[in-house]
Amino acid sequence: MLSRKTKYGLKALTYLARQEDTRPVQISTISEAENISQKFLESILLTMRKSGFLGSKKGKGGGYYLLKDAREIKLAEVYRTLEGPIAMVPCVSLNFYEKCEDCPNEEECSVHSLMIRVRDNTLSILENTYLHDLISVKQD
Amino acid sequence: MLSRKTKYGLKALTYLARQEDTRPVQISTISEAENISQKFLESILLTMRKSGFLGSKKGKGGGYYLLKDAREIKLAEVYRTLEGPIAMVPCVSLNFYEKCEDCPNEEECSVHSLMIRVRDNTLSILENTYLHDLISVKQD
DNA sequence: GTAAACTCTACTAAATCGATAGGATAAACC
DNA sequence: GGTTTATCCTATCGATTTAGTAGAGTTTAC
Repeated sequence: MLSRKTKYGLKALTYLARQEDTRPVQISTISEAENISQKFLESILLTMRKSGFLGSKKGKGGGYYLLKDAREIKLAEVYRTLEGPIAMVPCVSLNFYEKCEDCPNEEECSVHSLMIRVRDNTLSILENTYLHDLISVKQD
Repeated sequence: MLSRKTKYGLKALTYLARQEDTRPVQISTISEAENISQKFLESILLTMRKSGFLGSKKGKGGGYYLLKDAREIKLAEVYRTLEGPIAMVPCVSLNFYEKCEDCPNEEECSVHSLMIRVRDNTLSILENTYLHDLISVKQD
């Protein structure tokens, strides 16, 4: 399951990527346009600012803006920042690896190899899709 | 994230599929072999019996056994029984569809089409992998 | 200096997860 | 027919996560 955090984060990023200029957009503007609780969105945008996806400006005329071109923002990176590991089990995670307590031997675990295949498939999408690809959805 | 329930369930099914004959195997045997809490495994096996994957026999010499050949048990079905929807968001789920409250229009949602692609990829694996494919893991 | 906006910490209600407890029921075997 | 063995079933529980909310602090524009 994708958390609302990630879903909202992606929607907010897409909203920003759709802007014609790079002027800061206020949280309230995004939250109203995308039907997201403003306070919750606040924390999500803050996370993405700290992770280097967004810049912010305080005070009047302030808000958030993309720091990079939407063609350079890889969804795999956004996903890992907001959601965490892409793998469904920690023992097949590339970036968040953890050994399973119940498996004496990963090579012999039947679930392990299956989850590697699922991970690789998901990864191939998220590593090759960029924020820009989400902007124009209609022609999908 | 894959729940332990599903992980344990898959391991237990694999264990049963590896048996030479179809004689019932006790919960305790499986739980010890696979390092799974016996009581927890009990409820998982019960779920799978009710879903038609397993048969059971009470009393001495009792236990659980596969009702079908491991070549006929599709992992997608097991997954849906134990874990629930394969899709990461309910609005792209084939078997557990639900509309998002925040989206006025699914067609315009940037996350929607992405999640359809992820779902289709995962689905292609789970619909084409059978329990039997998990038995021999080494030669993967 | 005042209003507008992000920043930060802390808290919370509800749901889910991963079990555990304990008795009920059914089958086998002597 | 009673004892043992094993599944069946309901109920409960502690920990964690999720999806927020509250409210004060800080920075900037005007």
